[in-house]
Amino acid sequence: MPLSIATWNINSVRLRIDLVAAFLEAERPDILCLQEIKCIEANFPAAAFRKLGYHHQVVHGQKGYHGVATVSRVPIREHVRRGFCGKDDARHVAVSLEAGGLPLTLHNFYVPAGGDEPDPAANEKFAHKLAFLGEMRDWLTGAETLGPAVLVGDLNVAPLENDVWSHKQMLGVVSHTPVETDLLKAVIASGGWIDAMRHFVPEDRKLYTWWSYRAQDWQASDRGRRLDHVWVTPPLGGRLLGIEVKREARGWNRPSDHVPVIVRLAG
DNA sequence: ATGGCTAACAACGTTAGA
Repeated sequence: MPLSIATWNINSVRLRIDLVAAFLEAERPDILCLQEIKCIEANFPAAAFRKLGYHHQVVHGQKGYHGVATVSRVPIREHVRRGFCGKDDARHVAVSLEAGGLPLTLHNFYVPAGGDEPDPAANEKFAHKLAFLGEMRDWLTGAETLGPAVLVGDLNVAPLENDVWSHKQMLGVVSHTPVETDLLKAVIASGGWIDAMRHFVPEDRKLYTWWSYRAQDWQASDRGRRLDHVWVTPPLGGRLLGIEVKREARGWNRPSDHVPVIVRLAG
């Protein structure tokens, strides 16, 4: 049995629970990793997920902003909510589970956006983002230590030239500056991760998961960025079956500015 | 590169997203 894992920055899970339900009913992923749930655990719509068959849930939330949650139809054996940069601002949860004879650890991340000014001396949000990525690089080391693992989430960095609509024009814009893209590549190298999305979509093809709310017509201008990612460690590389970017979700009524990404693994 | 939208909240402006 293949295993499917979806990731989606939902930009308020309470506001968009009906969109999430429609997505889950249509796609039935085994596991869904959400970012920017924007609520504390007590306000997470747990019953709505249970009703859809997602009985196993780990929420790492806080009031108002950020927050991640992993919900699963497959039992969760263990979980970890890790704080980064000496603060608990609800940006990570990991679960371990076994699905179809396939044991794995699944990390769900929400990396700081980093503000507007790409200068760590002038902008503490950007400094925080760089420190967070550095801590990821130093923590997620070595495929041997990571074992069979999947890392998903809104990493808020578009690392490759064709992960943005214009490489040249985005070089100075937070999410595509060289210091960020170099750091994200260092996180990948340190863990020995495989970029599952680019495993299936060649690097010379544009690939986006986010389109700004500010565009008058997101589809016509198509100035997107690939901010959401799916990585796997080498033990799972041979099991990769495919990736789907649900671009149509950006056109739904009152959408998130991010769309879901689904990865399928052979069980 | 601008643009100027979207959401939460001890809320009707401020902070945050990216």
